[in-house]
Amino acid sequence: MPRPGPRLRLVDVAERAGVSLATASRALAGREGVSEEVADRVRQVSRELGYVANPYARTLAGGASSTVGLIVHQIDDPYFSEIASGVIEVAAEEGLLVQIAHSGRDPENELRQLRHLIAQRVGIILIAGSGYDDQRMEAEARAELAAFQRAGGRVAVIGRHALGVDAVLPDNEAGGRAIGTHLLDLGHRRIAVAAGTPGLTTVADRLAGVAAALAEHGLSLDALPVVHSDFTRDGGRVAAERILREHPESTAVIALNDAMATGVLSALRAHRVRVPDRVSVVGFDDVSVAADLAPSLTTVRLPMTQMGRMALALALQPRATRPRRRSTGHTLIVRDSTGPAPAGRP
Amino acid sequence: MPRPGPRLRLVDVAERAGVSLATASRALAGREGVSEEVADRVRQVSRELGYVANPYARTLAGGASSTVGLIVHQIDDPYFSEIASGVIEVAAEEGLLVQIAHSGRDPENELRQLRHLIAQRVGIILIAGSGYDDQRMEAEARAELAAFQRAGGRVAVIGRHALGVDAVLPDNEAGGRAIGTHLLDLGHRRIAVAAGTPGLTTVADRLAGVAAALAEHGLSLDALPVVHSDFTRDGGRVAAERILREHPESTAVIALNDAMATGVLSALRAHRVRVPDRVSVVGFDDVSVAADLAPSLTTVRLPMTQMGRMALALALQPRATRPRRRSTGHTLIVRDSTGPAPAGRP
DNA sequence: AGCGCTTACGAAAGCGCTTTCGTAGCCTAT
DNA sequence: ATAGGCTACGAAAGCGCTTTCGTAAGCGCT
Repeated sequence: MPRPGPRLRLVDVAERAGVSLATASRALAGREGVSEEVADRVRQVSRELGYVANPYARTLAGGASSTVGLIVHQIDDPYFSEIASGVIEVAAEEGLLVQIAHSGRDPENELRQLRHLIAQRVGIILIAGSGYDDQRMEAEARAELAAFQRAGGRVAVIGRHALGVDAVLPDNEAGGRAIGTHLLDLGHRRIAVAAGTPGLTTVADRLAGVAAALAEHGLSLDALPVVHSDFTRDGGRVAAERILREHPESTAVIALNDAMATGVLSALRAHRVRVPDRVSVVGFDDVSVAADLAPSLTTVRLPMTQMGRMALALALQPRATRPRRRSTGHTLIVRDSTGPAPAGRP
Repeated sequence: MPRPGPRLRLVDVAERAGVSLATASRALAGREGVSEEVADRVRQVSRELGYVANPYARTLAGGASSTVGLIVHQIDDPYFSEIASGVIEVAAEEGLLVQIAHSGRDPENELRQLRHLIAQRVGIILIAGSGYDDQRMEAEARAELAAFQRAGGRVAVIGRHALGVDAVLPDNEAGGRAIGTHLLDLGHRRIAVAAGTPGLTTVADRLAGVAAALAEHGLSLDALPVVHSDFTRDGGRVAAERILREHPESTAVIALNDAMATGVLSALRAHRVRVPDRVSVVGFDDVSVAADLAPSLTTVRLPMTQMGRMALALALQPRATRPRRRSTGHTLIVRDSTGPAPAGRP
């Protein structure tokens, strides 16, 4: 293996290959205007010497920035760390670097991070996580991204964002519908929803799916209590407490993600409410611990790692005339946290 | 492909402030040789215009690279995503960018990622996750890092690595001892260990702690069956299966991290072994789901997010003459997965 | 007044690369 | 033979910044 020398520059490679700097650059970039023979020689020398281009010089000189900026709500949320994992895998295959920024589920901060990434001249921007129901912010973000794309940058998002860019769309509505149908089939008629922050499109879409399932079964949506809280484990606890207090007749709780479902289970356990005998609980996402909760969680599986891969793959393709969309598919995973609605009255 | 757009440059700021490029640069970098008055004016103008320096130009010109390379085993492992979260927080405060690379728990690959980060000219390298018991790899890594530091780079690691750099040391041995003592105090005498890959220093250290606790109680270490497997949930399942088969008399299983503990609980549940009545289980790390497993997991808490913060903080300080070391502390968290040893044992 | 010393600033030299532009050298068409 | 068009390559101009070096101005000292 070649020793990656201390300060090997392209001139060194060029000199060794007996060509000019310009030719060496062209040869390594695989550009036109170099004979096959010379190009081969340059590549050969470059490999022997273990040359790696200085990305700062390369980018400054107007070449491609080979780094991918990834914005997530919070990296220690399993949903996002699995997505990140997929992105990192593809990036490694492509020789790209991944920079991760936190938005903390705050539209304002997300915009700030976005601007920061653009200012840092990354080549590709990936936004994971839900869109926001925030006109102003979305408009500003859209403007930034448009300018970024005009300058040659590539963008892809995961989730429904009104940003006019390529998108990987999690099967949120269909998944919500699958969950609703599952519970209805089990005989549940008193269903409460532990929903995340109202402003998130993910929350809205999943909720719409649940509502659609109820409507299909001729149930009134007024009978569907929706409790909004943080889209986290603690938010789930809070929501569950409120559901127990305000809607004690519920026989099932739909948490709109697994983090919340975890909190719901925790709260129910604290109140000695048996799951699923007394109350069924479902989540959404199928993060890896869902199978290990007590009881194991019925949920909708989204292919998070795959979603990360898809998003970067989209961004790596040349831009299309219209934004592309890729759906993810979903799978209902029935485990132990759901069961038939209890007979008679609780 | 992507080209930097029509962006604000430092000359623009300088012009607007009525000073030269050099002075503007010095003012913004907070260097000597600029009067307070002029410096203030430059900063003021810079802020007004929303100027953000081009990091590529800055780094190329010889300034420090403002990106942090973070090597983790796997980002979707909660242990690492919590560490990453801490690193990202501090980085955001300092205006740094974080690049994440996967090592996949493979020494060879870790070395490759390390070289890649160095070649990419990051300014700071953070290696999270266990060291390896691999002389050759450690020697090569140490050489690379030494050269990197000689060139002005900064390095810090989390965990015990024989790399001669600043380190954040998780309280692995003391934590192992705490766990061992806890079980011994509960009357357990037949304890089995579900350990991760033998080559990891983390595994060795935690195990040593457990062994020390046993020794303090006058127990022979021969009586401590150690089953090695992957340092993951699935590894935990495998290890538990083997323990049930080969050491059925065990009344407690120590998993050397929470991921394995999760697998152990899962396997025990599948075999209808009651926890903690028949077998107690403990983990290590206290990842956020530990409290939500069934039963909730007794474990040793390590301040992962804090560890990430500490590592970057160390790297941000100027290099000391000798590598610094920071211990993390630990807390035994007793939950429902441990209880008194069943009566009537040999 | 003359000398040195410090201070505050500007001019200009790179950092390592990509890209434009210019030019030999060769090939084909007249 | 000459003109015109390619092709393969080199020289050199930046990209936006930091830093070195030079200098004018201000200071205290003899």
